[in-house]
Amino acid sequence: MSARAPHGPTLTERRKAETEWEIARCAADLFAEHGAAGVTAEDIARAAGVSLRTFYRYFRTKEEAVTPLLAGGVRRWLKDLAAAPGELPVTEALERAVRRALTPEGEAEAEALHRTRGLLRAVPGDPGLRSVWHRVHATTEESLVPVLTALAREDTDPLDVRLLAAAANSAMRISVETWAATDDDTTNAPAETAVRCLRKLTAGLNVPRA
Amino acid sequence: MSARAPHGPTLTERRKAETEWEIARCAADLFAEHGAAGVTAEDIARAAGVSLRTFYRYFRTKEEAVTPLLAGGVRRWLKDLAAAPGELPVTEALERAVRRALTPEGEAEAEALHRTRGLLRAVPGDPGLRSVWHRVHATTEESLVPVLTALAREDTDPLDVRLLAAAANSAMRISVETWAATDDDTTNAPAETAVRCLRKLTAGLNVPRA
DNA sequence: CGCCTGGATGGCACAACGTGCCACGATGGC
DNA sequence: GCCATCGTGGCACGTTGTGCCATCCAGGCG
Repeated sequence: MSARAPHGPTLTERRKAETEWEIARCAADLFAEHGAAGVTAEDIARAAGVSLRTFYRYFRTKEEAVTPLLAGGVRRWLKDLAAAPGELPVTEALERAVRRALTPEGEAEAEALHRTRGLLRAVPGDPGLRSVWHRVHATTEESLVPVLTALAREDTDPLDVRLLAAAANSAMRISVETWAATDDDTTNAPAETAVRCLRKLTAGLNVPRA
Repeated sequence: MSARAPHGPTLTERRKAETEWEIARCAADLFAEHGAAGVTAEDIARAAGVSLRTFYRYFRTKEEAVTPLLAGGVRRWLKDLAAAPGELPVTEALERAVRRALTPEGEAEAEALHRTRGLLRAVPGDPGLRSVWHRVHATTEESLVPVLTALAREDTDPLDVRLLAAAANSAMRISVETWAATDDDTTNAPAETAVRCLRKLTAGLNVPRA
């Protein structure tokens, strides 16, 4: 389990990450095609080349199998936000992080974004998928709170921080949803829309500099 | 199925509503005590005096059994909002509706509110309950959109309406959550907090009069 | 009053979900 | 090469949720 500096993660760890990603990929494709209700956990497991038992070791429910897809951008978002320079106003830091999180860099991320879009289009009609989608956003909002608290001035009202987290989360969610609903394949990632939504929702909040 | 004016709903219909409420009541109590994972659907059915099969005719999942509790206030909220006089600014109508929805009138509602609070205290630690809680809010936000659209001026940007719905929903959710988390039993319903949150989140939105 | 239709309920069987348990095999340190 | 560790697969089991059919009761009609 030792993390050796030169080689990075262990072979086993790399395999685990690989397997997790493979399951998520298969699940997303199957869900997008047949809906979550039309796919059994065993279908996903078979498609990913693992046993049913192993599938449930990676994910607690079959719907949860797609969270790596949905939460991929979120991870980057939080990481960027946490690394924001302290002298930046919180809202400014949020805007930049949002912009970066929604702009795919590299081939893998662009493909992930494309796959996620296909999945999102199946969400509105599928109760199971809606549940995951909302759960991802709920956990995102919770993760946002400590990060924003660290970024804000110490005497900021905790309630204001929660509201800010909710505002940022809603801006992200709504802009991504509208983006996924459009048929226009040439549309850029919904970064600009998200920033506009964010500004409108945070206009009344006073969360001063770090 | 005929709805006779004098007697109101049919005997059968009244019984159905009664049964549904009874199941919800039992489910809420059991969940609050043992957590959703520690209660089987059969437990709820037995406590409510119905068969397992009947239980699943009323609710699609065992967690969903508590939605009548959680969505009770929401129904009033939407009804009040839809009945708002047209000359009122949308934000003002929202504030009044929020205030009224969070102020219990009558014994039954006060008791429902109390029971809901007990349930909400079990939510943070229980994945299943969190899922219902978020689902209720998601559907609330969706129901909010057409109502707000009707209230707003016709040329209002649909995106602004969605943001307003999200803002109102978040204000409601966060204030209720903080209220449920406090130990102070003398605290009034979180109406004032909700109105303050609402004002802060909607300050940047321009959704003009009806 | 007796018949009869519709709808709510209960019982049963069944596919799928999700978990505990144990055995096997590969990784990685000694 | 030995061994502890951990990921994996297989099996059994309780629970979830649904389809199907029999039963019972409310309420309309002759």
